[in-house]
Amino acid sequence: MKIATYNVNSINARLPILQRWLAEEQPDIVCFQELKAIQENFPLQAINDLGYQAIWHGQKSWNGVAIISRLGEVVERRNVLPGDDEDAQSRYIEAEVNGIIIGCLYLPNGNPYPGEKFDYKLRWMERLHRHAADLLATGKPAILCGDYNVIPSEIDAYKPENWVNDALFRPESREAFYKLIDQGWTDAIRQLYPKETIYTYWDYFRNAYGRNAGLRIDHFLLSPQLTGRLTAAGVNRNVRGREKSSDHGPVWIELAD
DNA sequence: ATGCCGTGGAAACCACGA
Repeated sequence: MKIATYNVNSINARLPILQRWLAEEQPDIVCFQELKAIQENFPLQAINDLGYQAIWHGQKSWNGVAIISRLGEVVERRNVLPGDDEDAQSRYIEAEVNGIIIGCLYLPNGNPYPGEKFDYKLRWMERLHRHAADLLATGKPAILCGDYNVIPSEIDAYKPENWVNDALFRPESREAFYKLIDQGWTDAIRQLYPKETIYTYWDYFRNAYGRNAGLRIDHFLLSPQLTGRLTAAGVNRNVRGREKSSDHGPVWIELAD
């Protein structure tokens, strides 16, 4: 089973890229972030035509998340992260597919640091931590994947010294990420490639992709039941190099049945 | 080192992203 996550930076602006990539890679399940579309503007027909069912939670202008599948039914479990009734930003959607719980998340960027947005990021991560514990407690295999907006370690940034006061690399953000790892989740890419330089995002500016000046900020966290089933993982970095690409590339994993 | 680009939405610029 192949599962992917892709921050598309507008699902409608990305539709041609998306159709080509889905046809090439044929992932079974995909989590999308940054739909940048209201609920009514999700391109359901185009997704269905490619053989996928979909659930999504749109929002005007920003954010927005979706899960699509060409396997079993996508049963939505929730479309908000618990813990703050005041939070109107569409950044989390969760489904059960083929007996696996899949949480698709778009974690707040948090810049500038310090400030309200950074505080919101940390509160969001605390909520994620609590919810992640609840998922582990279900005893079901679970995946938490998406755009974490966290650079976990120095090897995940092309020039880590440039990011020391950035919300993506602040110690508070990294510690919150490692708190999830300590809970029992496994960073799939690092399980298979502990020391390699692997990026998932390249800035639109300064020929960042051409210089491979990237970041690793899109992650797959696997519950303990799934770590033994992980057979492969990677980034479709060539997709980032195409015309009209997102600034992120698709990240994928393979699980043994 | 830097929103230098890309997108949406409202208004011919601004917010936002990382």
